[in-house]
Amino acid sequence: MKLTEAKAQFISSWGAFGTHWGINRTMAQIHALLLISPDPITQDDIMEQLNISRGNVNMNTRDLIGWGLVDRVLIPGERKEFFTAEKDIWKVATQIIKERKKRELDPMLKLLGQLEKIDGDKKDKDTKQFIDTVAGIRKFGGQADKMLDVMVKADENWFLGNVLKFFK
Amino acid sequence: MKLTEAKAQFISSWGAFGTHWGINRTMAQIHALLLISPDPITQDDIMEQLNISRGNVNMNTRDLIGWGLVDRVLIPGERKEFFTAEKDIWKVATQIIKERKKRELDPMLKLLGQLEKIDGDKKDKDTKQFIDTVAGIRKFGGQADKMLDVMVKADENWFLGNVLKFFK
DNA sequence: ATTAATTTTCAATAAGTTTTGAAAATTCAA
DNA sequence: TTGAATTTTCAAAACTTATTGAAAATTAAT
Repeated sequence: MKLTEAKAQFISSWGAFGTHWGINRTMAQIHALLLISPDPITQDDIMEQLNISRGNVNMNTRDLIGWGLVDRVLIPGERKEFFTAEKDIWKVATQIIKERKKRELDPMLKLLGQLEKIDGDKKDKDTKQFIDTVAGIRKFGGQADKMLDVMVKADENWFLGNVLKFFK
Repeated sequence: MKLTEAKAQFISSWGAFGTHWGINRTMAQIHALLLISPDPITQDDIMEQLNISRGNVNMNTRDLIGWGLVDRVLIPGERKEFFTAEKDIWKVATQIIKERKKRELDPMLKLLGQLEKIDGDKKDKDTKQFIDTVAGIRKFGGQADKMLDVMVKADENWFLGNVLKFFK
C-alpha cells in the first residue's frame, strides 16, 4: 500500500471512529491529519487536504485546542498561523479522559448523589429499586472516577509497565 | 425530592449522558426506565411513560436487546411481551465494553495493523511520522484491548475489591 | 493611516439522524 | 380457519447537527 492511500484510509477511519465517541467526523479527521503531519500545517493545508471550508476548519481546530489536543504555533517569519497536534498517544488519551471526566462523569455523579436522597418509603418496591439503581451506578461511577484519576496522573511507563503486567 | 420527580430527572439525564457516548437519547431513556422498573414492563408502558411512539419503542428495545442489555420476558397468561433490563451495573458495564470492543476497537486495530506495513522509505519524514503514529496507536489500543478483556472476564468483587484497592 | 492578508463569525443551507404513524405481518385464542 | 390483539416495518416528516461561504473583524506590514 502506498503512503498516500494509507493516509487517506487512516484519516477516514479515524473520523468514523470518532463519531462513535461523540466527536464529530471532521474534528476527528483534522486531528488524524495533524497526528500524521510531522510539521505544523496551516488552515489552508487542512482545507485542501480534507476538502472542507475555511469556517469548518476554524471551528474544529478551535474545539481541538479546547480539548487540549492541538496547539497553535507561530513560525517566525510566517504570516499564517500553524497547527500541530500532541503526538504522544498516551498524552492524547489522558487528555481526553481528563476532559470527558470533567464534562460528563463528574456532573453525572453529582446528580446521582442528589437523586439518592429522595424521600419515600424504602419498603415500597419502586422506591427501593430506584434507590438501588442510583446507588449502584454511583458506586460504580465513583470507582471508575478514582481509577481514571490515577491513570491521568500516572505516567505511561508506570501504568502500562506495572499495572498491565499485573493483569496478565 | 419526590420519587416521581427523581425518576424523571434520572431518565432525562441518563438520556443526555447516552448521547455523549454514541447512544441515542431515546434508547438510553428506555434503558433508564427499565433499570428503575422492578418488574418487567410492556411496549405500551414505555410509550406512555416516555411519550414516544410505538415504532420508536419497538426499534430501540430491539437495539437494546442487541446490545445484550435488555431481555424480552414472557409472562404466563399475558398476551403482550414484557421487557426487563439487567440491573447489576457491573454486568451492564462489562456487556457494553464487550460489545464496543467487538464493534469498534477490534476492527480499528485490524486496520492499523495493515496500515503499518506500507511500502516507503522510512527515512522520509512523512513516512516515518505516519508509521510512528500508527504504531503508537496500535500499541496503546492493543494494551487497552488486553485490559478490557481482563475486566470483562473478571467478576466485580475480584476486580473492584483487589485491583482498585491497588490504586489506593 | 492604509491596505492586504488572514482569521473569525454566523445566518443560511445541507446533510444526517430520529421519530412518527399507519399499513403489513405475525401471533394466538376461539 | 377467522379475527382481534399485538408487534414489526418503513416511507415521510420532524428534528438535530454540521458545513458553507461571504461579510466582519483582526492583524501586521508598508
